[in-house]
Amino acid sequence: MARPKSEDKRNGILDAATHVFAERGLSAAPTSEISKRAGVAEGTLFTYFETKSDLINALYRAIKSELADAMMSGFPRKKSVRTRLRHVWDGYVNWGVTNPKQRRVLAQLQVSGMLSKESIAAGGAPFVEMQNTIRDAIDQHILRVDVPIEMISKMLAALAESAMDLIALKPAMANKYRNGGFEIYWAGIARK
Amino acid sequence: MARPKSEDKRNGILDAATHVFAERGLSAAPTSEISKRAGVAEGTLFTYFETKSDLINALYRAIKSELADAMMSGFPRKKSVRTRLRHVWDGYVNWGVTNPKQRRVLAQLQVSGMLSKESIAAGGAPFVEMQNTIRDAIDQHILRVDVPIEMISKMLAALAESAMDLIALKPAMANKYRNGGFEIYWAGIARK
DNA sequence: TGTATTATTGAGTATGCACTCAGTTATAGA
DNA sequence: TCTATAACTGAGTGCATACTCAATAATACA
Repeated sequence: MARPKSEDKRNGILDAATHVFAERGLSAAPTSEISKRAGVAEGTLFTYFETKSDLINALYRAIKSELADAMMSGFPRKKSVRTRLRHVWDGYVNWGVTNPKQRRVLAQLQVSGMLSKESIAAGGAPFVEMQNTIRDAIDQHILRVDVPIEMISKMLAALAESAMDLIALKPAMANKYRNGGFEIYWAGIARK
Repeated sequence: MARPKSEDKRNGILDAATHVFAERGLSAAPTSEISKRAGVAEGTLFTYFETKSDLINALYRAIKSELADAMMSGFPRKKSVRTRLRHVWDGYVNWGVTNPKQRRVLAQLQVSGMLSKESIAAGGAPFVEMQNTIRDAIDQHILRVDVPIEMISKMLAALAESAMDLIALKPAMANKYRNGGFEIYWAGIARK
């Protein structure tokens, strides 16, 4: 029996934070500017997020969850290992290309040392299908024998990131980079 | 005819900055703590670096130059493309493993948006041999035809970074990760 | 040895920012 | 419609910190 918080406002603050963080960096971004951009008073920001650190952790989870949606929606669970990895690859690269600010902020968050253990754990949770795919790849003897299994998902992320960097530089070459990048990845890990 | 600045002191400040930045992040690291750690007064820091931003840019160049030394010293200019790339790979990975703080700070610097264009250009300069090697690889038709050339060096860096991450997690597996990582890279880019 | 010059010091200053709070407004439920 | 509750506002507060400066110490050179 009182005034409720608004999900829209919360999202608006997270969205404003994304923009301001992307432009100015995490610690150089004042809460006053975030609230102004979100169209709310500075005090309001603190009814949705107790501290700036809380805001940062919430933003990390929100972006990670968006990214997981982009990578995992329509995941072809029944198709070949290669097809499944390609799906994840495309989802990741396309998300990064269409959401450069979120990608930038995510990169900052990951090296910031400001994330709680819980946030990091929560951020990784949605990617279980990926792990299953890798397990299948091993079971089916698809991978080269000298490839350490821990490298499979790390390498995909690393190569996808550099594909995104290049696409950001030359958008016209997007297809070439996206395809070429995956081919390098696949040739790198697959047998024969 | 006056008191000279001390190269040692300058290096000491850069070294202290590396440690404090690695522990607390770039903007959350007060100059007072950096100077204290370097064993000088806070004012002294500002005779060596006019602003904190200058310090940050100088540190970036110093770390990049160290890294270039590690990667390029003993570079086997006359050997095969594969051997040369392997040299660079090992230099990079070993530097990252033995200098985790510098690596961490470098990662922060690169996404911070606080670097001047000049610093970024200066940081990339020492890696020309790498570019020559890639040109040779193309001339000798060593690379797979569908590999965009801009990807060659980016991918090496990306894969090396993830190898370092994994080694940091399981140091006992260092050889496996370093070798396996390079094999993935080479299989990814090389013909046949 | 004397002196001009500049490094060095650390207390002080001005600024910026995370967070607060008293007053106000909107809303759910009676 | 009335009321209790909680969201909303923005000026204000206290603290952290980048940078300054007057006093002092060290050094190159004459």
